[in-house]
Amino acid sequence: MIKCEQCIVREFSSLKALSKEELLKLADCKTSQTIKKGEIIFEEGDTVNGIFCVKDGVCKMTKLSANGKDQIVKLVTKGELLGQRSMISDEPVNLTAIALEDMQVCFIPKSDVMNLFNDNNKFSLNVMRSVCGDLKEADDHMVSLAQKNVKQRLAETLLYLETTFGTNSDGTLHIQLTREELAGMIGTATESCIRLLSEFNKLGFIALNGKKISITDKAKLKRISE
Amino acid sequence: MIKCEQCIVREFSSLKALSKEELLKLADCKTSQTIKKGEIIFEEGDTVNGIFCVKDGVCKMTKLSANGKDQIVKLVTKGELLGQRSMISDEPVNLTAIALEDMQVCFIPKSDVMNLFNDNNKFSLNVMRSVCGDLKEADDHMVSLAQKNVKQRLAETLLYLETTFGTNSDGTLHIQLTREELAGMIGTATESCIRLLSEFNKLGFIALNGKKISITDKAKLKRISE
DNA sequence: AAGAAAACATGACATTTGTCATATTAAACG
DNA sequence: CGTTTAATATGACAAATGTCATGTTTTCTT
Repeated sequence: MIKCEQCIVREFSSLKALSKEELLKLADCKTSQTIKKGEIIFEEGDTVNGIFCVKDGVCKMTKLSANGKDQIVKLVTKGELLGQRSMISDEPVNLTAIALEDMQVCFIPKSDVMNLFNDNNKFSLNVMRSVCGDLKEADDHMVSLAQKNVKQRLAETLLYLETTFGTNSDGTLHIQLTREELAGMIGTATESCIRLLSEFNKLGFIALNGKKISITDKAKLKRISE
Repeated sequence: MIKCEQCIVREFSSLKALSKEELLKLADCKTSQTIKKGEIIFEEGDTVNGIFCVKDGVCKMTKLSANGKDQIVKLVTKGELLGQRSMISDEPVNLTAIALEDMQVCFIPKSDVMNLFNDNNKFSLNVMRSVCGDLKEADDHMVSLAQKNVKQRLAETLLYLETTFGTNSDGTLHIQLTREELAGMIGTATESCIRLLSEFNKLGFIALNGKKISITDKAKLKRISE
């Protein structure tokens, strides 16, 4: 079991504020686990009692809507903490987390995180900042959902996926979503999403190769998204 | 100038964690101001350098979208703090705050709030909780915008306005929004909003009397909203 | 490798929603 | 108190989007 001290991703999360001693203590109380693609980390309504530190991989945070469709609220990738909101609010989680690829995560029990809150102001400020960042993103996403049409949102989302998760050596988006998941991100019907992807493909903005998508005209996509 | 100690609304915000001494100190550094209906408290992009404590009145938090329409992200009422996210993230505000009715607010400079963060763990936990609450609401709102149609969102919003801001003695909604603002909340065109209000009116779910709206069949509205 | 299941794709059509035009009504203001 | 302006309302139509049906391709399983 790797020590937290030596874990690289900690540098990218609120945990970077921890001292050597705090990291050593943390290493003792954390538990590591591997999560396979498609597996559920936690489900809406679960009581989690701690946070997950994502060491590797990406997961989707979804919420089931009244009409039975899963809305993807957010994607979480390595270096981020999972379940902060629920732990701080002392409530069950309001979102379901499902791995989009194989993941490595560490679980840190609530009591240990809360102790850090009390002892280390910089850490608690970091967590605050992280939640505030999520809130800002949520606001932006909200406006986009409310004011942009589906075509604009799809263009925006494709650009987001490229800049956030990067591309493979062949230029295709590194993160692989099904059309249904992509539709769940932009808030539309799967068929509409597929149709617009075909349209973008015909127009030369993107290239489709089976499930793989590559962006071939970023400028045009950006213009559409605005 | 009223002392913070005697201010009732403090009981409803994160400030309730403050001790008598802290409140006395706060009273010295805060400044009170009256804001008239329609006035701007701060605008997207402003550097605010502190938070506002809303003593009375309601304001809308809006964001200008690319198509020129104002999306109402949130309504803020007495007892809530304004500008927390921006202060914590150390960024310009991402939303514009405009008074929907005459307001009484107190401004607390950033440095004083940050001192409280360091000295009073309960206070900082309260602020964290408050931001987390905002985040949860934003998530819910997002799903609603993405998955519900305009009719459902209108029904939902009318119910929200009644439960959150209450009714006058004649049963009309206490908070008065223009049709344009209501449209800006649910993310639709003003005309669509007006049309659906007329429809709800004809169906007997609500009653329209000029600008005043009253809900006459809460159960049916609720059924529509789901 | 064969069969089953899931994902992708597309057509046809209905429904929802936005836009533009134009009244009508209510509010603001000198 | 009349006049101007903003807000509300409604019709007509176009555009966007959802739904259902159906076929094809890919992926998974054995």
